[in-house]
Amino acid sequence: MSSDLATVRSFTRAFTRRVGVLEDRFLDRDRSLGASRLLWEIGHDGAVVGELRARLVLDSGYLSRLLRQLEADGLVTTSVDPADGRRRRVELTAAGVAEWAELETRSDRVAEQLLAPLGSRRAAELVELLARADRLLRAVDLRFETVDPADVEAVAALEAYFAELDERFDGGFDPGDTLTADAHHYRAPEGRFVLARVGEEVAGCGAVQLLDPGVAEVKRMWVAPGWRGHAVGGRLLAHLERVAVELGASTVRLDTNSALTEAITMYETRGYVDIPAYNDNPFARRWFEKVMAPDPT
Amino acid sequence: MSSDLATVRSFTRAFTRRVGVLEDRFLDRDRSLGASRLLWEIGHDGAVVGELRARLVLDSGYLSRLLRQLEADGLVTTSVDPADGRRRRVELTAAGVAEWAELETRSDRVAEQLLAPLGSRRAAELVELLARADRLLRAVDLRFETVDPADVEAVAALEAYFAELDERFDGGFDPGDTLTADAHHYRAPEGRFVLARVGEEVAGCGAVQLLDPGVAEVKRMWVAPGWRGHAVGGRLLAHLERVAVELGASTVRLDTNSALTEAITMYETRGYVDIPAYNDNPFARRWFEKVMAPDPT
DNA sequence: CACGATCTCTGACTAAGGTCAGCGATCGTG
DNA sequence: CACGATCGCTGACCTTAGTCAGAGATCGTG
Repeated sequence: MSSDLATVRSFTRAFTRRVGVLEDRFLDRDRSLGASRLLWEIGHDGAVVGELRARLVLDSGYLSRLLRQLEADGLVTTSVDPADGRRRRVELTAAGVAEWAELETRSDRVAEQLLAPLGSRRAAELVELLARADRLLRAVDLRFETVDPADVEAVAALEAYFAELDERFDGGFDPGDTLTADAHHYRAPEGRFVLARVGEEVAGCGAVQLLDPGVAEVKRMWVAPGWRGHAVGGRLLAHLERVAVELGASTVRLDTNSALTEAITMYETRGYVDIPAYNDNPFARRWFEKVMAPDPT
Repeated sequence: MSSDLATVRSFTRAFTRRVGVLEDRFLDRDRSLGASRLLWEIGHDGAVVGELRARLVLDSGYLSRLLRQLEADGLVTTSVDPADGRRRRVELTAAGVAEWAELETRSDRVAEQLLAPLGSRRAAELVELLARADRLLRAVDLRFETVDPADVEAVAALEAYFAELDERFDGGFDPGDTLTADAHHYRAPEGRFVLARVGEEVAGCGAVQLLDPGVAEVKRMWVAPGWRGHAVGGRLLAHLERVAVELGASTVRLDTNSALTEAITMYETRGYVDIPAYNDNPFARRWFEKVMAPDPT
């Protein structure tokens, strides 16, 4: 345990020192680091001042001064937000876009220089390690968002889910027109559709549908391949159960195909028990049920 | 390739942001961060001001002011270096030692808090990833140090080497009194003993011995188990070849047991060719030779 | 259209981090 | 023992990052 801490500390020191030196060398423009960060955050699409303040957690006066500085350097222009005269929009000028691109390539070069002294084989290994560590760290910030099942990202997630079922089921899986036909079940008031997100990325999805008063069904639960092994499934299921309870359910059911062995294991460890078929889903082989603890509220 | 850079950048952002927040929360004492870092660097053994300046890359005036601050807080005492009246030594007071320990536990807590939200299984995985990444990053700073073969660390390395041979050779390996008896071969003027270091850690060792004018032998080459797979062996061999050339050799020989397959592969890829036995080492099965390119100097 | 809330900006101020020139004591060497 | 080099210290100065209190314009609501 204490050697674990030593490992983390050793890595932190080695890594931040190296990255720190590189960043000082490469990101050092004529302006302050704060101004550069702000410029980067404004980005190609521009932004509203208040939004920037929230994202960067800056004092309103300080932010204003940084903007004046960027404006004086001809990198941004500000204008009153047409939708609300109190707000102001900031946009990059042509010079600002060029500077943004410069910061971008410099950030890339920092990463490049970190890998450079390792040689290609060891660099590739480090990248793999960091990719995995990155997911472990970022998965902590998993959050759930209720969206309409016809939402672009929801549809994309469902299509990925169906494609995977088709690949894994004996005899394949044909969704037919369920994608659009079932959508209304996953809308308020009788249901919900949830996206699991890490940052902007979609890490999974799932739906809840009220079958009878007090009985809800969890459906369409899927974790994106890259996010498996990061406890996303368990947290997603727990969230869907909370949604079910909010919809008034005290019992949650779900069905599954026997090909989805990891899913079955998860259901069992999370308190689901086998029950007889409660529907005639031709792809289902197992049916599960869990009685929820009464809502503490 | 560009996705490699994106991976590194994503990890850097996720990691430094998280560690940064934790460090702000935990390392924030009543004094400035710079003063805390200085206190930590002084350590239990104290230090000379000039050395601290070099280690922390601080301006002499700035460092002096930080020391005055620590002194005013009763954490350090300064005194003239008895060896050189221009220099000054800094030592921690009892209160300074206590504060140092406090910083140490706080650093541990930062590492702890980084792992905490992951849960034990994923935390263990992250630690393993970081341990490997740490070695990859730190191995870049591999350096070589010529030491006396009777040096404590040299002897420790040789004992580890012999123990490993004993384990790997059919019928074992008995060093007898070679450890002390052969030592003089690895001392100037006829030889050298080299330690490979990463930070303070010993990552390997090796020796060079002049057999005849123009012919040197590489012996006792060993890479510490934890540092295998980090290109230490190749760089160590290259260094020993440079040492051989410095000793006036144009041909480098070495012998090896057939049990050391990785070593044999390395010798072959680095230009060593099989030759007939040039000695009667009872443990040797293969003898190699490499003709060095003439020294460019 | 009055009024409180919201949004951005300006001015005044602070702490941390850091640079630079020069001073005085000490050291090593001729 | 004179002289230049070295070492640490002080004073003066600077930038960055950030806080806080209002001012002025605009918005939403009654």
